[in-house]
Amino acid sequence: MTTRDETRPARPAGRPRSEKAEKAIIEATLDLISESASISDLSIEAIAARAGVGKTTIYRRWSNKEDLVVDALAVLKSPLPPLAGRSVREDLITCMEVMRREAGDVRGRCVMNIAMNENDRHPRLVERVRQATLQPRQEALRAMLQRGVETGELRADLDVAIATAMVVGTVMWYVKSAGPGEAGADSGTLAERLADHILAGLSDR
Amino acid sequence: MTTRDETRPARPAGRPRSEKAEKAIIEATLDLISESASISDLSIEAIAARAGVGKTTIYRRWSNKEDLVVDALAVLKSPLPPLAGRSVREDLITCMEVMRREAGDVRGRCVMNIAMNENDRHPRLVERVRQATLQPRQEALRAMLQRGVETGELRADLDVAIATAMVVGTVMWYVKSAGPGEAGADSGTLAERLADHILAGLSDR
DNA sequence: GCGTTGCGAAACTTTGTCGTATCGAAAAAC
DNA sequence: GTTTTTCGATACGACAAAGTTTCGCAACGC
Repeated sequence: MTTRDETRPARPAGRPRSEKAEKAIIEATLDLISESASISDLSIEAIAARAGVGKTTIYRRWSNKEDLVVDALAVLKSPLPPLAGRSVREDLITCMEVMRREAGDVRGRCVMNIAMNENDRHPRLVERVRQATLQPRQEALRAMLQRGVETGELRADLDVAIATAMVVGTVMWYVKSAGPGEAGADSGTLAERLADHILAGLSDR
Repeated sequence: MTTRDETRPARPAGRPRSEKAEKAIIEATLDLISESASISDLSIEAIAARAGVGKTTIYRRWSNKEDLVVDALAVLKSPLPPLAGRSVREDLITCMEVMRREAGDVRGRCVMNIAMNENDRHPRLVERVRQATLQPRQEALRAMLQRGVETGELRADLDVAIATAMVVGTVMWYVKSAGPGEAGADSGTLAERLADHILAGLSDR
């Protein structure tokens, strides 16, 4: 037993790994993912260059590209916003505002792109992203709509799956087609206007 | 002047190019595009192998990958269905049924994927796809909704851009999240149910 | 100071793709 | 039959990226 206390981390000998390098690698990875069309288009050398880091430093931490991407995307998990629960309309606007903001963000978009396009080539990666990020949100939205049906705010014969698709699909498509820039111009009221169109429908009744 | 009449096509001497090889190349390209996450992941050698064709035969016809992809995607242009124009609801169901079918098809999906993801890397290609395929449909839908506003079938204060996003986004997201298989099970009435939710909205009024 | 480990840079091998060239065989016109 | 062009197959050089290794230096515990 040495003089050193048995503090559990049992710090290994030698120079410790640079926390700064690790952050830089993750950041560079996220940057380059959002600039790439696919994981294959992402190169470790480009990540190393962007991060100002040697390739050795990357391979010492992650054994391959997919592991690195998984860890990088994990840091994007922004927490779900608390839903006030006062009314479906209010909660819906809250949700849609979050979606609008994330869909307009380069990094938020790349999560969706990966989830939608890389299923064949990187099923494990996509599954982890789906479970960590997409599924909780989808479930929260589903529960919110279900609650609305029970309180009578929403139609009793509502198809929740269709309603979910209406909410998510409308935001995604609007932001995509209008472009993040234009969507940002009137962004303050966009979620509200989208929500009202979805709630009220298109018909003149 | 020879005995041969001066029939204009002026058929060049030598063995004519195989029409069958050309078809096989296009088919193989479409197959592989829908299996790839990006154009970069598409390799000429894989296309040649899949088509049972030498690389020479490809390069003799197209000088690079992008030209080949443009020509391949061009054959996917299915004509817009005629809209009866009797009612907005009927025309909307017609449109959504086409979208549902195309979104459930592997090849139909890849047009959307390219249009959404390859903008940075292949702007000319994306622009051509957009103009040839996406824009006419978007415009037809927009005109249909506008007509509905004028006839009074739709709300006078309708935001046509939002309505368009609702229609397209809902179909895309529903098919994507339900999976083409499940969406195919109840496909007969899906477009109708989606259309009615969109027209009527979610609220209980 | 010494041993150990991480650091960035660079060289290296391997693999995959591009685009070109070459080959013998096949298909057409004449 | 001769000529011309295309066919599929294959080999080639150039290049980019993956992943490994080496190197000299830096940072830590002892």
